[in-house]
Amino acid sequence: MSYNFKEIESKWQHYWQIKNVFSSNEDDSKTKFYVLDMFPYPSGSGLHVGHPLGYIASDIYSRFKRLKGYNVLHPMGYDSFGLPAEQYAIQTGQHPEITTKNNILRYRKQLNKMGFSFDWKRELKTSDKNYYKWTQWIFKQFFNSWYCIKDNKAKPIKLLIQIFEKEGNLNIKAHSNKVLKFSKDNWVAMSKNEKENILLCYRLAYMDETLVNWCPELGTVLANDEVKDGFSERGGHPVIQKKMEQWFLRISAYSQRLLDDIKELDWTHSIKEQQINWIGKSNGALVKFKVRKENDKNENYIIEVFTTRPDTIFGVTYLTLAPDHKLISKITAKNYHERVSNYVVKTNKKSERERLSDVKEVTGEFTGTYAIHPITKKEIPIWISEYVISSYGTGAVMAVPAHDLRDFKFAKKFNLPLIKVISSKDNDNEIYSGKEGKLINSDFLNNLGVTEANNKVINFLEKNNIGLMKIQYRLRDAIFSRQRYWGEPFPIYFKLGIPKILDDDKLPLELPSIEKYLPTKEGDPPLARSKNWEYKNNMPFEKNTMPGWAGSSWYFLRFMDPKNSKEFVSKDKLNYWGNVDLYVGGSEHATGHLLYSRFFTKFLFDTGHININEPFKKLLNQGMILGKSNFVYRIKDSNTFVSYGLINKYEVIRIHVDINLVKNSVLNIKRFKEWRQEFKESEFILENGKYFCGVETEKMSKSKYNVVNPDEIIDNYGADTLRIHEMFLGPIEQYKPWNTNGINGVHNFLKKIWKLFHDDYGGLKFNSIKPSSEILKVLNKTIQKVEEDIESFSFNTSISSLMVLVNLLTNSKCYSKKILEKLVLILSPFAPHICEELWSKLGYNQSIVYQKYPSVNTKILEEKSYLYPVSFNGKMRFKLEFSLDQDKIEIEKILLKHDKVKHYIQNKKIMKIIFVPKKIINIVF
RNA sequence: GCCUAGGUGGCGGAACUGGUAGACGCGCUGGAUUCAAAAUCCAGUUUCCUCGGAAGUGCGGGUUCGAUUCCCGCCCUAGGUACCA
Repeated sequence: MSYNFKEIESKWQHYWQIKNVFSSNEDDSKTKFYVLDMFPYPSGSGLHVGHPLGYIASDIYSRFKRLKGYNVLHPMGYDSFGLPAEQYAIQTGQHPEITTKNNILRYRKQLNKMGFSFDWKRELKTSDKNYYKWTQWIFKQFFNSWYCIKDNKAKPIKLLIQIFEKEGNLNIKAHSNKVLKFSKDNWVAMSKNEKENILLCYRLAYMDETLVNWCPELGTVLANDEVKDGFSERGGHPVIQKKMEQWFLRISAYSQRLLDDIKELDWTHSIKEQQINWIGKSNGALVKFKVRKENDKNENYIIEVFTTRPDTIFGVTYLTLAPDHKLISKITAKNYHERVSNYVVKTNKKSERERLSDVKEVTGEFTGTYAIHPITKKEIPIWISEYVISSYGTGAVMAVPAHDLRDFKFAKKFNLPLIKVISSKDNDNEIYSGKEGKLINSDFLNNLGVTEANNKVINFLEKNNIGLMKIQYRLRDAIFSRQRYWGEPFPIYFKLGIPKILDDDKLPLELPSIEKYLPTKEGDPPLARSKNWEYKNNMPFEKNTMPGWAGSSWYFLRFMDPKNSKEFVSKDKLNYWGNVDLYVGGSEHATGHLLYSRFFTKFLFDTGHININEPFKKLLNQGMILGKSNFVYRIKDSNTFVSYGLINKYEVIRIHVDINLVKNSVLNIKRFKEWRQEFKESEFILENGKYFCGVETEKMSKSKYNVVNPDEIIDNYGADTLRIHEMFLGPIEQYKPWNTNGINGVHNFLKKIWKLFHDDYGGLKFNSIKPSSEILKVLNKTIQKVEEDIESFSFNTSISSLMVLVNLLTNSKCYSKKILEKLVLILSPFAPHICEELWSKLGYNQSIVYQKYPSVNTKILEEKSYLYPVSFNGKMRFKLEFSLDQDKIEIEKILLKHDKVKHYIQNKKIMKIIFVPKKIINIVF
């Protein structure tokens, strides 16, 4: 009887489902273990072979942990709000809900065919109103909170109001937008609206104006990478920088805590590093520069700069402001107005990304105005330049061309002076940005080192009220509004222009049905199309929706208690399951999802709703499986295609071609012509009668026609083979191109196991013959190695050690029941279907899922002797066996007499003999 | 530019804290079986040669009895980030 994987796999998938084998409940008698995959967006094209890589790893781990006696929580759900479904709705008019539902059904089917051990009773989707009710509820908590710097945590807004009533904001230390100081009396005298506006500056969810990439033609805001050279990537319509009122979450308040707690996480070094850079902490000082009064102006203007090198303050020779700095129009001298405003207009057209990425060209403009150096009182010119960004620091820098490369380039270009204030070893260089050396030309700082000078000058600045120490973060508050339909509506309505939050009993605020999914003619988001999108018939609801990461920033909590209608998660369940022990997903979410989830967790911790401070203890990043794309080359402005080897002779355009039309790089021309209408009449220039395609490795995607679907492989080889093949491809974290080259080998491995159990006629052949000591030794080694390797996520090596065992059993015709039982147990996390089947054939009627992982018999593994590699001058020549209790002197004696040793030494003198027990013998001559 | 990860046979990849380089699998070669093919099984497979060896883990140095592993300099690939003051 041969290995009929189709029958076996559907049999056990059905069994797991009807017996609810993977459903998990809180059980105090067992230790919990929470294994989570980053939940997918259910796209229209279904799963491709790259998706399951992480799911297979987490499934193996989950099944292994169950065998080790843990109570495993292993759920799956869908991040189902998002753009593709909305795009599809715009094109076809089909409601995104329907698209999403169909896609999810397909995903679920595909996931089940892989034999994953998900607890489907906990399945959730972010677009479900019973889920987004709680996303809205969490937003409400943000809205009703402020961040107290003194206690370093979020607190209820009610508390802030009490403080204002007592003492205004005179003593408050809080993360906020710019607010004027007011006293208790000021506060009491304010109107309701004025108060609300002030509170809005302190809330953790707040509204503010910001510049966005607005595309009038598309009626929508575009992300930075959707804009190319001032035009939209899709459609090529002009894009302008427009000020818009948007919701923000005050993640910047958490910068330091997000930074501090990274140390405790068991994440890869590179992901941690990415988050640290993203948060971007720098220590420095704020320094105030007075602007010199012009004859026609009487006002006192002060420019505040942020610097990380206050020690170089005597080297400042000019100031540079961002082109959108708010003082520019006020301070620019008359004769310079035209040039400056031209420059400002020019830079406004570019997106910030473009401004910063186009670094080759140094541009700038003099304002005609001078500032006064706060210490030397000398006059220094004020310039503007696009290399300064208004959203970082104060939007102004003090330029020290002698010790900063950017300032140096700028000064060179515009012939600005340079003052050297640090003497360095490389004294010849005009520019030195290092920190070694002594201060010169710096008055009271002379002869000090950089660090001392820094401390001293900050002291001086603070004493004289011209500056103060300051820690700056790069991390900016996160924009939380999207001008889209398919997302969570904000639980917000506006009363006289002031945002108000809905009461809990009004949640969820459901997404209304609309006719069309496009923005309105006036440029309002799609929700503006809904009639009666207002509260109590006269107060309009917020028309924006929340971004994709709103729902995904807390879903790991909901899985613990997915059906709860009273709370987003109950305290009991949270106490039991705690944080995610193992989180598996792609490293592309390093600074997005993973940072936002940490932020949400810390906030919910502050507000007392949860008792964990970090969401994901251990993070495993699976590498992407890349596709192999094929290309054809069309001669420009023609319908003729050139074979790959000849493309240098023509001017050609590269076009993706469906990989199903290509075999071994050779194009099937007939099928290609049928593929698309436009290619029907095409002609070909061939090589040796064949059309060769170009090949490149890139991300799998529908638009690249390089997607390989797992269904076909499961049909041909079965899910167990696919699971092992993907794991055997290499280390889980590595990026690798998809190939099926080795799949036969893996499939053979399973067939070999099947044959250990069955004879050619379908009879079972396991027996009770005592296995050899060698087999026992290898078996125990394998049990140990598989366990160690699963724990270190090195699945490829655990599989190869299983192969070694199976090869040995096959070659030595060992069919011992005791041995085979253990083999099936340790293999079952990898190939669960075949193992369930064999387990039942061994005579057990309980599922293998909750059996016990076999323990290692360490006695068997103990060695009495060791086969030493004997090397000469470090080069291994032959092997000799010695007992482990022979000492060095004894062994040396034997060696010196040995014929082979004499042969390699010949007549030379032995300098020494190195003997490392259980490792090596090295004879040096 | 900076940060991070990596570079080992024809290919995917092994090698624990410095100790037998190339486990395991693919592919390839030869053989068995077969009318034949598929499947299966057995043997071989880093390179070079004079069959005794010699070289060999991106390149060039160094430390060491011994380096894929540690140190210094460089090259290449992938990911991230970018006038961040």
